[in-house]
Amino acid sequence: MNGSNQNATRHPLLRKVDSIALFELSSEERGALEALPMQVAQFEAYQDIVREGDRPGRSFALLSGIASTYKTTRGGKRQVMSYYVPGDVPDFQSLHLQTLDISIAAISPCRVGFVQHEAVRALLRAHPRLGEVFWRATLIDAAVVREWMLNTGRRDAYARMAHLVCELVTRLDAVGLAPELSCDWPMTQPELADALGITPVHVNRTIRDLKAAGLLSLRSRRLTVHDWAGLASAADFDPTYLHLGQ
Amino acid sequence: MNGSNQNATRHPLLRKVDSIALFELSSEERGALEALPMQVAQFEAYQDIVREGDRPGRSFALLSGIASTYKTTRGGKRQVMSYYVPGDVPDFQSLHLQTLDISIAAISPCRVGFVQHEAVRALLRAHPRLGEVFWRATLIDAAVVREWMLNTGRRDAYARMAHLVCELVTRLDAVGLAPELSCDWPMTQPELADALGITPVHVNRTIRDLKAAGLLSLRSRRLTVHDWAGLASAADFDPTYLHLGQ
DNA sequence: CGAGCAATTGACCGGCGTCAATGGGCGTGG
DNA sequence: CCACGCCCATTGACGCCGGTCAATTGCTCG
Repeated sequence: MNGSNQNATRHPLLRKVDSIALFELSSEERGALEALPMQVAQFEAYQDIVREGDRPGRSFALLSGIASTYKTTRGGKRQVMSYYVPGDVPDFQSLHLQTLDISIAAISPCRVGFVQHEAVRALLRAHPRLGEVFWRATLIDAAVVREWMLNTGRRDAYARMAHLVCELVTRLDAVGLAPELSCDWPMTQPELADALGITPVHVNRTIRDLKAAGLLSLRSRRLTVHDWAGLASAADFDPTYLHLGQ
Repeated sequence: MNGSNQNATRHPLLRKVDSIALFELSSEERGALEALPMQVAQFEAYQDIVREGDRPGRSFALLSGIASTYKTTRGGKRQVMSYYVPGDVPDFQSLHLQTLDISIAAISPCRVGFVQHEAVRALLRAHPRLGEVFWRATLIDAAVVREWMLNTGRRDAYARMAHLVCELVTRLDAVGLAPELSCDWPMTQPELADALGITPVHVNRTIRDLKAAGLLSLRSRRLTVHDWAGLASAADFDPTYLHLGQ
């Protein structure tokens, strides 16, 4: 836990790349990244930003708000795969996978910056090392999904919920949005149900139990962790898979 | 379903790249791929090929046999994330994610070909288009895990099992290993339990039900699908996510 | 101020887990 | 070539976590 709000004003892509790259960026690379033309748009909560089956010609960076990726069965059941925090580039995969296998929705009101694939390709041709960084970013996203998979497959509802809280608070803190282990929590209980693979009713029971155990509090879309060690232990949480610090 | 055994003799990496690339490979690219130095090794069933926490300096292609990636909770529970068939490169991610977040085990006896990361990096520097193809390969792997996530999160045991069968038979057929919808099936029931997020006992009940419905038969490590349409329908299976045909 | 959805809780149910026992396949050693 | 042991396969009995149904109480927003 060491938030770094001093980064908040930097170019979001630059901050992201800096946190992921295994080497020091050259000033040319920095300049090229900052010069990437970006078209800003606003989405309301619950709105889809892109949809399964789309063949987008652009990717987007999340500038503010929280977004989620999800898939649905033909029967209409929804499974949320991961959440995204400001600075993330949720659909970078569309650069090389033309038709999207997921939808991405705004959870809270979101500002996003669209970047044309063509511009990204030109950037990567000019600066091949950035390609490795972006590749790495998509690999980290995949690692997060794998951890979620372990979560839904092999942990009970209580540990699952605790794990989700641990991950999101950790990631929000990494971009300065969870000072004092406290953060905005825009997800409704039906929304969380889709992320955990359980029902809204059971989400409610689980949160009630987490509160009763003194691990956290959650009221009017605001979450605070009171006992990080206890929560992490209940969650079996090990943040290595997030590949945050270097 | 259209197997292509005539490919069986080609260089495995070349076959894989061909099936994934969105463009026609140049003969230089083909030559460079085939010239990639590869160290062949043999693994017994149940043996780990690489382990969570490893920092390998090489990746490997699966030449024969079936392998699986899995993660474990601290409590020792295991979750299988995906299976790999001949031609796949299961741990390509290690090229840019130094420490592995997963283990990869041989399910049946496996022949694998190790390739040094340094050699891959040199290859990609010389032929940047191949980098896009490899990147794309890791993105497809991620898409498969997402589909599994939808599977374990939002489908019941019966559909989950059916879905797993559909996926594996489809992928095996794509490399010519499931003619007539019939294939080797080395996975034990405890093994399948870890893949589906249920118990071995329930795997048994589920297979019994699938047999009773006339969808498939499975004896002495050999599986045959009798009613593909029925199985795919029970599974809610749509192979788009596998990104096979172009 | 009413509509609509989220939150909360109780009662009840069912899919899947747990426990336990039996049978089968296969490798190893006598 | 048979006996033993080990693990997988199979099945029944029973229990519990989480699902389903339903009612009530907030919030939030038009």
